[in-house]
Amino acid sequence: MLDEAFFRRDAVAVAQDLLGCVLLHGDVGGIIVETEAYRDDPASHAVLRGPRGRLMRETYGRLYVYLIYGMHYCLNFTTDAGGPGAVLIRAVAPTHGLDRMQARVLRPLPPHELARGPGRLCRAFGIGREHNGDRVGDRVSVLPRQGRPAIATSPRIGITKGRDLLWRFYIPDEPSVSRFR
DNA sequence: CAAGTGATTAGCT
DNA sequence: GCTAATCACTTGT
Repeated sequence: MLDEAFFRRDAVAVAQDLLGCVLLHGDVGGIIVETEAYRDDPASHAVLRGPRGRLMRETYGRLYVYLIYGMHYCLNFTTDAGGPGAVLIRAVAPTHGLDRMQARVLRPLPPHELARGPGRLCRAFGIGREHNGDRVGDRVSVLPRQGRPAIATSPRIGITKGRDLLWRFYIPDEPSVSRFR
């Protein structure tokens, strides 16, 4: 299982190294296929003065879970390389507990869509605000990958500032990767 | 393409 | 204290 030392690095490196790892929560799990890095950049929540920004600035190896647009949760892991950092988990290819995921999502979905996109991922995995601040490994854990997957790069999705940075990473030709807009 | 949804935050008073 | 703006998304038309 990945420990805190793994996350005590730059968010961009962690984002790339999480691809191919297995995300686990209880009896559901899958392979991480899409991530985004955030650190001290215009789109980062590190600038927020409240508890959300503080988690990014002052911790590593913790879950940062927040509600977005009033209805979706997003899962991040905090990182640290001497500055603020977090990695958004955008998509997972389900491997375990698919029936459990089906039961949690709003409507029937093909397996590769169950955890495609950050909001759906949290819903399928049963991750919400109660997990915010958890240490990785408490309830949600990550298993190391075997081998090194191919990695593709793009701008991050859904942001208005910081579009020049190529900090989205994904495994090419993976059907569980969200559609590029 | 537009609506839906509510917590968080900054910027006032 | 209060208010308004913002928001790392998904779904259905």
